[in-house]
Amino acid sequence: MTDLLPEGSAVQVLTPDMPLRPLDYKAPEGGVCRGAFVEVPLGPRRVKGVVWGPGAGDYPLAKLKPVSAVLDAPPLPEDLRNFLERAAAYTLTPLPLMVRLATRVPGLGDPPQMRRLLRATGFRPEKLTEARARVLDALQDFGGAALPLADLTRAAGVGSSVVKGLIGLGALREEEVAKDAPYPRLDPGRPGRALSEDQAAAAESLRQGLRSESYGTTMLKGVTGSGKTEVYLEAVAECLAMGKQALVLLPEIALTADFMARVEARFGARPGEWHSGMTTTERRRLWKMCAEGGVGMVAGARSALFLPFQNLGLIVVDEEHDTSYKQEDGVYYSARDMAVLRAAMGGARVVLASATPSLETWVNAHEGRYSRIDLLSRFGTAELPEMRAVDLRKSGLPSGKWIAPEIAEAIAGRLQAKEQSLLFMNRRGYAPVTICRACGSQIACNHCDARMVEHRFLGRLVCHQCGDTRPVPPECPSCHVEGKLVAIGPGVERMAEEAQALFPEAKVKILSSDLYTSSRALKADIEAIAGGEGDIIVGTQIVAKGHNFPLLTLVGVVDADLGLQGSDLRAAERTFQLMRQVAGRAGRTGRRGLALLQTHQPEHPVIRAILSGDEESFWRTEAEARKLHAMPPYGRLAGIIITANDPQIAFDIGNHLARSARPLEAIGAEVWGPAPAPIARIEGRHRVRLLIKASRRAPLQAALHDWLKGLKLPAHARVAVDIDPQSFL
DNA sequence: AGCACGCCGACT
DNA sequence: GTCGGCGTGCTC
Repeated sequence: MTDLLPEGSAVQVLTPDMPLRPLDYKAPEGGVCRGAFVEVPLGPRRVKGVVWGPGAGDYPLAKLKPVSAVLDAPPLPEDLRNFLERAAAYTLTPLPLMVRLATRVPGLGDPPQMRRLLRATGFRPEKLTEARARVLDALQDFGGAALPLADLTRAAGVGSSVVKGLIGLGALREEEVAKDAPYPRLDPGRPGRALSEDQAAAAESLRQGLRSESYGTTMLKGVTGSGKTEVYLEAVAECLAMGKQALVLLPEIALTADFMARVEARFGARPGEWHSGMTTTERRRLWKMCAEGGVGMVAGARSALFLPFQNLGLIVVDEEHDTSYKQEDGVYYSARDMAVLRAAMGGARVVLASATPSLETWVNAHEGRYSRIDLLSRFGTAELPEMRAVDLRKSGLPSGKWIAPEIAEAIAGRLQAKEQSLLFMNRRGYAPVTICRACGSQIACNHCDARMVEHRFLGRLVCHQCGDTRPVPPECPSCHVEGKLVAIGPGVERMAEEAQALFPEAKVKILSSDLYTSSRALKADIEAIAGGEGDIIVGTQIVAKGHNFPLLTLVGVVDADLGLQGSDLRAAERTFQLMRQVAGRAGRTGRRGLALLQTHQPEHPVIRAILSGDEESFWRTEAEARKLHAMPPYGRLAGIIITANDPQIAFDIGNHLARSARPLEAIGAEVWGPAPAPIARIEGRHRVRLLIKASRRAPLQAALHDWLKGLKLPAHARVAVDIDPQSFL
């Protein structure tokens, strides 16, 4: 391989666990490959590193320390290394930080771990007690497969002594199997679900794209229930049949047992999974199998984009508009945009699937950079729920009450018909503000600028920014008057309280991310609701993410105005998407659903577009407005986030940068700020932001690089770049 | 003078 | 990210 760097030569090593610039080392005996995982001496200790290429030569050769060990792990493939370099350059992230995203694998160089499995030998012992028979039956039930001890004893309902006894008698045999074993093969040849005419046409178009063996992105648009998943799984099938790997990115919350089961139904086996809830053993296995070709399809959250696929043919970004694809925590990137970059570099196909695409994607399709497929609802347009606005100016709700009579009436009807209703409210907790009636002050977080939100279930105040909590105090913290604190405004918990008071006999369920300690518990509850549990469901964002609730026929959006006002560039788009998504919950089983939107501004263009069902006109209007102001995607934005312990220091750096913005002026970019960042204080660290606006064609990254490269920062201060920022408030 | 603590910068 | 060197300031 040309990738081998000869023994004794200088090699450049990245140390992703230490955010350092790359350092040179001496290649070990036998040389070392580019991309190899190594251990290198760094000061007094040894750290993990990745060989990136020949030495930079900026350090005397004689002083170089040798690489201490080459780890027994698949090297980072060349195309992944190239992708990481381009992604780092695009997002202006230091390369080691970018590489870290691709190398967060525990125990990479460890010797292969084995695990013990038990298999029936076919020998049946003379004294076949009932417990022994259950063990043998359990193995039979698993198709004669080999099982680990724990699974076997659980399945058979026996203790381990019974199993050990059977081993002694020769009825069971122990087998050692590597934990990092290939995944069961997915069979693309199995018949898929019957597709409607337009679904079949869409699938064929995606298959053709794959057969072209060249890059291309397709926007796949279709409302919930139009069969998007079935259609893109046909693209996955084609990809697998071609012997290539497929990646399906999902918002974390959508990685449900339901999705896995659909894949299993189609291909006869489950895909590899990659998300935050996995054990270290599973992570290492999937990582290695990606590199070795031992897994065909991976379903994962955004970081799965950095797995070392050997032969990636297709990336599906499901719910591509979902804001959780944008990482804004240390490294700033959009998994959707990086998916397109990775595919473009590797000649792979991309499918961006959504019922409500992001404006960027819509414009890219509109201007011909992406192709576009529209799926009609399986049952025609009659399936769309009936949508009506409830004008809050006319319904005369008393203060402290949030459910209008029109919605209450509709709920009553569903209760009689034994159907489910959903009240949507995008605010967690009981009340967003706690105010003192004596002195008028609001309770704020001690670490952040945010107001504390009362969570009555927990009996605590919670900061939604840093997560800090404290008990609800008996007296006002600023004037110390007792019993004058009142909760102002609605949250889901308060909605649930009101709904319960209106319908004392109904079963009210709350679906809010903060009420769950694990995503498993949340998923279990979602499945229970889908199975018909609960009469009235009160939920936040998380109900809007593609779950199927067959008995749900009414959706009441309690405050459709949230997000319409404010200076957020994408507020209108978000509200529009959310409304459509929530409206998509209602009536998927044949009965026509009803969606009621409570609003103070029924004549607002976003509300009107939602109610009219004319989505294209919404996007066209929104695109025109963006074009007029040269805002994304017709212009480009970059955020500069300055973090320091002291707000003054952060502002000083911001002001210094704003005054020395020569390289930005040279490309005609505008500099706004410094101003407090969208989240001005996180865990005691102050954040200040500059916003850069440039034209679409301007070389923004190069200018930003020039501008920031010489910057000397005081200790504890940080500057990060957020290309194409999403949050503005 | 001797020691504790905290900050800064080197690490190949 | 982590460690050690060194400066500051406090105490004996």
